Amino acid sequence: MSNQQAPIPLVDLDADPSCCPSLAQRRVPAETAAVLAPAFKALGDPVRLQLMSMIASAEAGEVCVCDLTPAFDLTGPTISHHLRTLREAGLVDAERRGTWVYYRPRPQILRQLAGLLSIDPAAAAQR
Amino acid sequence: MSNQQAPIPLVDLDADPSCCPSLAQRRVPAETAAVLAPAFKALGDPVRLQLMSMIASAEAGEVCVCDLTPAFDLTGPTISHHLRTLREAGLVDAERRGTWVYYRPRPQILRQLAGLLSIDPAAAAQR
DNA sequence: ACGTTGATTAGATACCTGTCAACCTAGAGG
DNA sequence: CCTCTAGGTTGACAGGTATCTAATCAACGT
Repeated sequence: MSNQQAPIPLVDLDADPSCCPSLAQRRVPAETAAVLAPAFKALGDPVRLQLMSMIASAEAGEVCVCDLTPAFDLTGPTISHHLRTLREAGLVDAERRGTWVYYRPRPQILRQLAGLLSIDPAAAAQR
Repeated sequence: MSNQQAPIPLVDLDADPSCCPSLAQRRVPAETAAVLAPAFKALGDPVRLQLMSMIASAEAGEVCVCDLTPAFDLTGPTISHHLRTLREAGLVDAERRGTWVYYRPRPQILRQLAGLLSIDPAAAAQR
């Protein structure tokens, strides 16, 4: 997607599919933190959080940018910038089909992030 | 904690205890995004993600700052700054006891964030 | 009262980020 | 080939942030 020259430095999160003891189970190592923090960072903006939600909750499993842009009081380039941020964080995928560009969520990494945050009730109870 | 004058503008997340359809179930409203994005943002730094993990995974349910600081190659003030960010995002609580200051996680908001990210397997399957 | 140690605050600085206006690119359709 | 439209990229600018040093504050021992 976008320009074909530089292979955008995607966070490689598919490397570790099963994955992820919770944050609260053991201390997350620096390397893991370095990989996952950018994903949280990407969600750390209200606009991007909404964009992510709109993409993830799309009935069709994907959304046209043309449906995203008018939902905000922001210019096209700004939305484009936010979408790029989500892309580079590995949270979404984009595909051009004809005139339009469609965004799709990457459930795997969402699961990974959720797992990191999830607090095992049993483990929590025993304190 | 810290200075007693200004009640630090904490994100009020205790207002909504049950809470939170997933990101992917329905589009998260702007107000929700505005409230939760700062929490994700706070976790969007590798150092803070590790700090959060160290605090949340502490055996005793809390950690002394004196145990956190030496774990990083950063100065005391910098760690203090990151801890303040976590505090202001509502992710942790701090308490001074004698000479030392102890940080404790706020599981409620962690659960809230995890819930937002969690993808209902059933819902995901039906697409 | 004084000095020491742990932690936060203040100020400075270099870098990063959100936003927009202007421009560019890719397809679609003549 | 030309033009129109949907998106993306560039460059600029204001504001935010991560980090440091220096100063301050708080509690403990002497």
